[in-house]
Amino acid sequence: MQSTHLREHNLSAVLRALQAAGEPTSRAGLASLTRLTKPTVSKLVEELIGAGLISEGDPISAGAGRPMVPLRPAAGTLLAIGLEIAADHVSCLGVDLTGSELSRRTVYGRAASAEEAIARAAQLVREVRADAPDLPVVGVVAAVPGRISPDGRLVLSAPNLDWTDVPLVEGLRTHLAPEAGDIVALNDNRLSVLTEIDRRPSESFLYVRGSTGVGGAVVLEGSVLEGTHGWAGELGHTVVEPGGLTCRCGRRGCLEAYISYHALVEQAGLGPEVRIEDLVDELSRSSSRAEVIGVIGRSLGLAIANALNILDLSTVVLSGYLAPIAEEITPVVRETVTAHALAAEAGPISIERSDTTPDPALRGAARAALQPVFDAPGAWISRAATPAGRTA
Amino acid sequence: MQSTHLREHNLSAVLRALQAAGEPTSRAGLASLTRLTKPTVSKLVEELIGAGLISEGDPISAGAGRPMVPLRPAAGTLLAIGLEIAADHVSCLGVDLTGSELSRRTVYGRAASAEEAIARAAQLVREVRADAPDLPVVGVVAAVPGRISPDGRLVLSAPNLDWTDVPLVEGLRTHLAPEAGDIVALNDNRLSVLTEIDRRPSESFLYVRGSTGVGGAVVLEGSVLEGTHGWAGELGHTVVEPGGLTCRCGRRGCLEAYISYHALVEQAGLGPEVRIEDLVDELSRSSSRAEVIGVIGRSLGLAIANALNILDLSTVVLSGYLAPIAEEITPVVRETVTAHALAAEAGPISIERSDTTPDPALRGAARAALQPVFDAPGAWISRAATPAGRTA
DNA sequence: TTCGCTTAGTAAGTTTCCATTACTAACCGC
DNA sequence: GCGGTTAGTAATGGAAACTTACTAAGCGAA
Repeated sequence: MQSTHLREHNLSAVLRALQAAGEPTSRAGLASLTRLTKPTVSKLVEELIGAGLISEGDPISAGAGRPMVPLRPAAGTLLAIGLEIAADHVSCLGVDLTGSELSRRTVYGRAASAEEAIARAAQLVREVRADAPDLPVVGVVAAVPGRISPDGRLVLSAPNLDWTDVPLVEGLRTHLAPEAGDIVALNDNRLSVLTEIDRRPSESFLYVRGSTGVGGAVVLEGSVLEGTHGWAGELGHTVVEPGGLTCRCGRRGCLEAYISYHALVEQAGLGPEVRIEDLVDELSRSSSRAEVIGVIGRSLGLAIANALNILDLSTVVLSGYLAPIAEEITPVVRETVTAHALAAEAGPISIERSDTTPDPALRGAARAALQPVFDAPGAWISRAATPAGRTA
Repeated sequence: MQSTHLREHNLSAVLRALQAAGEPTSRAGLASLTRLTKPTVSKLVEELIGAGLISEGDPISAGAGRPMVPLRPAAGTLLAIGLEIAADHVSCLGVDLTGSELSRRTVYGRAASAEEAIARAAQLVREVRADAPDLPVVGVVAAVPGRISPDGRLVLSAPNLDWTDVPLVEGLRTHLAPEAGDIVALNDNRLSVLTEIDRRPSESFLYVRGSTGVGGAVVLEGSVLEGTHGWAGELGHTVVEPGGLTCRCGRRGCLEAYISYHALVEQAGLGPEVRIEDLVDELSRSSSRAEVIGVIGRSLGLAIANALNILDLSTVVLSGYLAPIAEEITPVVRETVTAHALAAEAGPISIERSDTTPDPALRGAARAALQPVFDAPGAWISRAATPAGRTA
C-alpha cells in the first residue's frame, strides 16, 4: 500500500465507523471505534466536514465532562440514485448520504420494449435530479430482475422483462448527461439484501426471496457473495426432487417448480394478481391447507438445508412473498432444515422473516449507489475543493 | 490503520508477492508486483533478508540491462510443523518457508485412545524439532478428520477416530515445550485443499474429497471459506434423494449414503482394505459397471450442481478416492451437473482431478502452519539477530 | 572497442501522515 | 470555585514511503 492510500483508507474507516455507529458520535468516539488517535480523527473529520460528507450538530452534554460535538453523515449534500426496473413499473429513488429519501418517482405499466423501459428510467432519473439540482450525483444503480454481466453493464437475460442482452447502462448513458456519475446494473435480489444487511451488520446469513421466481443471496460477514457470474445465492434452481416437476427453465425438480409464486398460481388456476396469502387459501380448497404449506415448507426447507450445509450458516432470512407467509411455513421449513442440515447439530437454525420495508430492491439500489462515497471519500474531498463539481 | 501497521502490511505484501510469483524475482519485479517503488521494496527486502525470510541468489542476466539479483523465500531458516491424525496413523511433517520438507515422521497403527494418539503426535513433533534443533518454530497445525471448534482447540467429533470433545491442543501443549509456537487443529479437508490452492492461486472452485466420508471445501479467490462453525464445503450430507437411503449420520438421502467409500464397501460386502478401483470392479459384478458408475456420477453430480448453483462457481476439483476414478465418473458427473447447474448456461463447468501429491492433509497442515509468517513478517524481524541494521 | 541503450538497484532529500505530548474547552458535583 | 472528567486542538516529532537522481552492469551495434 502506498502512503497516499493510507489517508484514503482512514478517511473511509472514519466515515464507515460513523455510519455503522448508527447514532451521532463524537470525534473521541470515532477515535476509539477506529483505533486512531484523537488528533488524527480530528483532522480526518475536518476534511470530511469540508467535503460535506459529515455534519456537526450542537454540543450534547452527557454526564460529566465537556459535551461532545455530535457528528453524523451529512444530510442533503449529495445525491445517490437507485432505479428499479420491474415488469410492471419503473421506479427511481434519490437518497443522500444518510440514506434519507430525497425524491422518488414511479411509472406504472409494462413497457413495450427494452428501449422504452430505458427511456422511462432515464426520464425518472432526470426528474429526481431536477428535484435536487444543486447536489452532485454519486452514481446510479439499477436493480434488474435477471442476470447481469459481471461488469454490470449488460443485462444478459431478464425473463420477466423479456430482455435478452440489453445494453442497459449504455442505453441510460445516451439519455443522461455525463454528470450522472457511474451507472451500474445489479441483480435485484442481491440489492434487496442490502436493506437486510443494514439491519444486521456484519452477520452471515442466507437470504431467500420469493418474487416471480425464487432468488436469494448469500451474505458472509456483512458482504454479499457475488460468485463467478454474479448470481451466487440463486436458490430457485436448486434440485429438490430429482426427476420431479418440470420448471420454467426446462430442468426438472427445481425448487421454483414447486414454490414460486408463478408455479403456485398456475397450480391453482388463478389470475396473476392474487396475493400470496389468498393464494394459499385458494390452493387449500382443492387439497388441505396443511398439505399446501407442507409442500412449500418441505421443498424450501430441503433447498435451504443443502445451502446451509455447503455454506455452514445458521441463519436464514425469508423475504419477498415468503415474508408474509413466513409464520405459517416456518415450522415445516424448520423441521425439514433441522432434519437435513449439519449445522443444526451445533445449534438451532434461526429462520426469520425479513424487514418489511417496501421496495427493498429500489432502496438497496440507492444504498449501493452510495457505496463509492464510503469506499473512497477522498474523491469527494478533491471535488469540494474545486467547486466546479466535475473531476478532471 | 495506524502508520505503524503500514510497514507490516507492506512487508507482508512483498513476502506474499515473492511466494506467489513462484520463481526467483528481482527487487524491481517485486516493486511492480506490489506497486511499491523500488527504493521502498529495497528497504523492505533488506529487512526480510536480515530476518532470514528471503535469500539472495547470484545475479542472473536476462537479456539487456543489469542482471537481476534473484530473491526467493529463504530455505532452512525456520520450521513449520504439520500433523495429520488419521484413524490408522499419525504423521508429522516439518517444512521451511519454501515449503520444502525438512523432516517427516509417521507412526502406523490405531491408537487405543485419544490420549495415546496425542502422546504419539507430540512425540513425532519433538522428533521433527530435534531434526532441526536450531530453527525457530513457527507453529503446529494438526489435520483432524472431524469437526473442530471455531477456535481450533477442541475436536468436537471425529467419528473415524472415535473422538468426542477431545481437547487436542491442550493435550499437545502439555507434552510440548512452549517454544513449539501456536498449536491449532483444523479440519483435514480444508487443509488438503491448500495444496490445490497452491496449484491454482486466486482461483475459485469447489473441492470435493472422498475419504471415509465425502468432504470438501469451498475456495473463493484463493481463500478457503470457513463458515460459522468451520465446516463449510462439507458436501457429504447434501440431500441427493429425499427420503432415500439412510446415512451413517442417521439422516436420509445424504450423498454419503450413496457414494462414500464406506457405503460402497458395505454395499459390495467387501473388506475394509479394498482399493477404490477394485471396488468399482467388484461392485460391477453384481450389477453392470455402467450402473455403478452411473449411481456415483449422478448423485455426486446432483450434489455438485446444487452447490454450484448456490455458490456460482464453475470449477470442480475431485480429490481423495474420487481422483483415481475421476476419469471414469467425470462424463456422468458432467452430464448431471450440466443438466442442473445454472452456471452451465454461462459457460462449461470444468471438472478436474486434483493434484496427486500424497498426504495432502499433512502437507496442507504444514502449509497452514507457515501462514503466520506471511501474515505478519514483522514478528520475525524483531526476533532476528541484529535489528541494528539502521543505517545512520 | 566504445558508445548508447536498457534494466537493476541505491542514495539523498522531501512529503505525507500519523502518534505523542501537552494543552485548552466545557461541563458536573460538591 | 475547585477538582474531576470528557472533548477537542496545537505543536512537535518520527516513521514510512515517494521523488529524483544517481551508479552498476550487462547487451548490442557502429
